Amino acid sequence: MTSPIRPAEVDRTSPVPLYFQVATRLQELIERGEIGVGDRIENEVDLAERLGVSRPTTRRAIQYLVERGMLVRKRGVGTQVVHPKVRRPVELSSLYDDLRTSDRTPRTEVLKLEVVPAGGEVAAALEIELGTEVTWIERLRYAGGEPLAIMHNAIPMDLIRLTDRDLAEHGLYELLRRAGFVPRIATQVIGARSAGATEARILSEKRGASLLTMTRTAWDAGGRALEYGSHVYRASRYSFELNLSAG
Amino acid sequence: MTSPIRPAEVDRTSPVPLYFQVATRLQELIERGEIGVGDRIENEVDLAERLGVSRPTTRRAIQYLVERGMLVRKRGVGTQVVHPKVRRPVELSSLYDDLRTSDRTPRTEVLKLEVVPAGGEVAAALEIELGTEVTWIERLRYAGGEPLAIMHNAIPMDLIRLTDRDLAEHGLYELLRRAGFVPRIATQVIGARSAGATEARILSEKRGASLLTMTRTAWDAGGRALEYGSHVYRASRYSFELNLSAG
DNA sequence: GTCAATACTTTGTCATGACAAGCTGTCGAA
DNA sequence: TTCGACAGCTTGTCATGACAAAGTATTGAC
Repeated sequence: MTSPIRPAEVDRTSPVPLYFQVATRLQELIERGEIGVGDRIENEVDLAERLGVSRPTTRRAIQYLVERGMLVRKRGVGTQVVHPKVRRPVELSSLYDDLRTSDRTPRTEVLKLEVVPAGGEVAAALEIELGTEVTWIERLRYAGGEPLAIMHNAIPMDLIRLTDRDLAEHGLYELLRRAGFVPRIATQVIGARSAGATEARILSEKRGASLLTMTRTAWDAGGRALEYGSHVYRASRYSFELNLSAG
Repeated sequence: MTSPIRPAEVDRTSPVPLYFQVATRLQELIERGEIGVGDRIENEVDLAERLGVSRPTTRRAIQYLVERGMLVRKRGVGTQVVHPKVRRPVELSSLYDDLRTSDRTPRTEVLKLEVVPAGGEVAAALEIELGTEVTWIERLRYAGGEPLAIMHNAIPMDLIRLTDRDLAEHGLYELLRRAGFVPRIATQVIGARSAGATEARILSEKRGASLLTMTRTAWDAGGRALEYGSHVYRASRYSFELNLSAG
């Protein structure tokens, strides 16, 4: 019934925290199906004793997986494996990353890259003074040889110096991260509207076709605004997929 | 510099866990602006001593707020308040709840409520055999006197017995919860398309107008599929707002 | 046979103590 | 003046021990 972790699998000489070793091992067992959906895992106390670690440590390991949506605890009952289809919460990733991890060979064409004074919308989103100079980017994103999205971004001037080539070859988030600015939190709004004539032409759609719109502002851990984006996607070729979990 | 919690504010006779009392109080101070953005909060050890609780307890309180994106910890430095605009991760709530909490007095018209055999899409989403009977619901949701969305839902027959009146007066999630089925995880896909003639008429839109589409499957903690929904929203009146945070 | 009280299992909360690890500022040597 | 070593501060990890609370199974009375 149980496929327990063996005591030999925790290594006290490793710099990796014990709770994380236990959590990782548990996760493997679950993902590999050795502990099936709905199965109860060994209780905290026994597991701790058997592995020779303290209960808080096993508890923390389990907690880690609970937060990632793999396990569910019930007091008086035990800890169960939940449906494997549903894993982690929504991720903070860019379209480029999304496409790359899913095989659809992205290509980027930089339509515009310039420094302009921030307009009202951009200034409000990035929380800077109206007219402050920002880097303004317009890109056309292809996937599988077809145009997929028109992307507009504004980035505070002092963060990073971008070139056409960087942008053509890397995702914006990747570039930001590389420069030491790690997006941690973001708000985004997803809506829809009809394509205007220019948009339609660029995206190879008919005029009036439905477009998905997404605007996003991203901040780093310190609350510094990193990026404002306003993008439109061909609804015929793209949709947003979200995994939610409620505490 | 700090606006600390006073010891009198933790109540050991309360059934509310100490760590939660501390977390709630801290959250209040932050939301009220008494601890500003970027400020460091009192360190764990001092805070624990001053409040007369243990360090693990204060630690857990802080951890709680870190997970909700209000605080950021740095070893060797301290714990800082992050941008207050960005709050919790996406919530698992229904449109009805969303509207009600934001003043826009929802009204629901039940267009259809019947038991039908599950078609391919529904069966796949709910993970049941093709042809298994499910409760099928079609509703028209109004907000502020205007039609806003057409909602289709399929629910496994054995979960709950629904009436027109229930549905007109309560959100579906509310009804599910009341029957003891708590949605915990969900996957949803957001897209867009143009309105057909019938949809346009029902929603008071022109034919070809952009509609936001959202399909969702929700599961309870045990991995049991509770609901499949396929909804269309007037893009001119509605958009999805998400708050993301990355670990 | 049915139902309520009880015992048991399992997770939830909390305290105390200890040491490690990462960051920052200070102080001294070159 | 500059830079490295060091000390001190703060969070990170871990152990041990104890009791509470919730859910499940058993037992016993009727």
